[in-house]
Amino acid sequence: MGRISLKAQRRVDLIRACMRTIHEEGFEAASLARIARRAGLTAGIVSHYFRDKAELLEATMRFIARELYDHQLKALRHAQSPMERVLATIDVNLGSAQFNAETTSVWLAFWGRVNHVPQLARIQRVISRRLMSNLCADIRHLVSDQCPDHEKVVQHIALGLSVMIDGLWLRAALTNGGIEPEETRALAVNYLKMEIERVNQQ
Amino acid sequence: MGRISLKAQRRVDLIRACMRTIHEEGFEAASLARIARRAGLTAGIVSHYFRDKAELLEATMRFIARELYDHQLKALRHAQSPMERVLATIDVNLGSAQFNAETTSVWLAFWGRVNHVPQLARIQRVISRRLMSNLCADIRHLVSDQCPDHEKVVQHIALGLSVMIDGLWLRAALTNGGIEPEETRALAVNYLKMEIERVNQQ
DNA sequence: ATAAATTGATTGAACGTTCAATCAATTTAT
DNA sequence: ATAAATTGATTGAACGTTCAATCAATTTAT
Repeated sequence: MGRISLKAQRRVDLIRACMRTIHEEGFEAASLARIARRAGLTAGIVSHYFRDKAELLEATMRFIARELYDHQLKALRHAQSPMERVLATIDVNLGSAQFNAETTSVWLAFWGRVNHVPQLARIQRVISRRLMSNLCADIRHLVSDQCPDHEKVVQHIALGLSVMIDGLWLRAALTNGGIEPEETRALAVNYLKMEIERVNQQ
Repeated sequence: MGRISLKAQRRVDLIRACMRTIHEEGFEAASLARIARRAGLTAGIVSHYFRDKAELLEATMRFIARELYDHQLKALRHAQSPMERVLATIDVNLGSAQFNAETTSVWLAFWGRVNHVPQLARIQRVISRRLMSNLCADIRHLVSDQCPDHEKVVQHIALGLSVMIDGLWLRAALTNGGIEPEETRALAVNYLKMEIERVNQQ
């Protein structure tokens, strides 16, 4: 117990080195030799911890997904109402987009590969679905029961908000996204409140 | 006059082959040999038409940018009012996203490289700025003169709409974007009208 | 009108480089 | 003494680039 195994530690070292390399030098430049060097190791050892390069890349994407999920769980713990929960979800997603340039640009690199690597597509689908169902669960309580097509409206708003989050995430990932950090959160929150108000006051 | 030169024709052949290769096999698999084979040529000839691979890739991105712009100009010619113009802009952007899977996935691949290739960043910035200023110009006429902070509001709506468009474009690019073609356009149009209504009826 | 010269397009082979993967040898920890 | 971790050398394939050679089409000179 206690200290985590060297094996687990090295895997994380390599995953983090992989992220840093992709972020700073681009996906094309992220060879095993370069990644290993960043972790203070040599290329040969990588195969001791990962079957092949594809597995390292997959583990890296999974690592980001888990990190995001952990932040999400932690943030939701303090939320008291459905609205607070949705706002926390927005903050977590856009917060990591803004404060962790590394996570964001690695994610962007992976987006470009999702269509060609089924393993990555699976991970992406899990994250996307999780966001959608989280948003739906909370927004359901924010839309008046009297609202016609209640469930449809809920899903429409959740989908719109997650599309908006993706768009903002993309802007954050592009060095020249042309958007300020404060604006980012405001756009998402504004969209949410506008939709909620509209459907409730009809 | 008349027939375009062989040189221009071959360049387009190679650009199109480049797009098809990236779309179908992924950016990583798009080697010069593979691209040339798709155009019915061999790898060697590429350097006869492009300085190097980077120039071919840049020309490909530029090609897409121009195509998008041409469609935009054509669509705007039939628009009669500011609202029609904005709707046409939405249609052009999301239309090509939906009906041309190739364009979309190539664009997605480039997004992942923009931060590491200044030449691509420039092209991306041009497109992004052009969309923003087009939207602003039309939305300016849709927001009431009485509205306080008129120009600020205009830019807020234009930014929100272009973020939404980016998000929708991304969904269209991902094979598993979880969004239907009809929904795509509806989300953008809905967002626009909702914002306009709100600021005008205050 | 004919022949010679020139151009442009294309191929296929060769080059040096980089890469992922493999593995025997060595070092380190237990 | 044993097992695990790590290195460093090696391999074979793939890559982008370069270039000599070929050849059809075009231009120029006679």
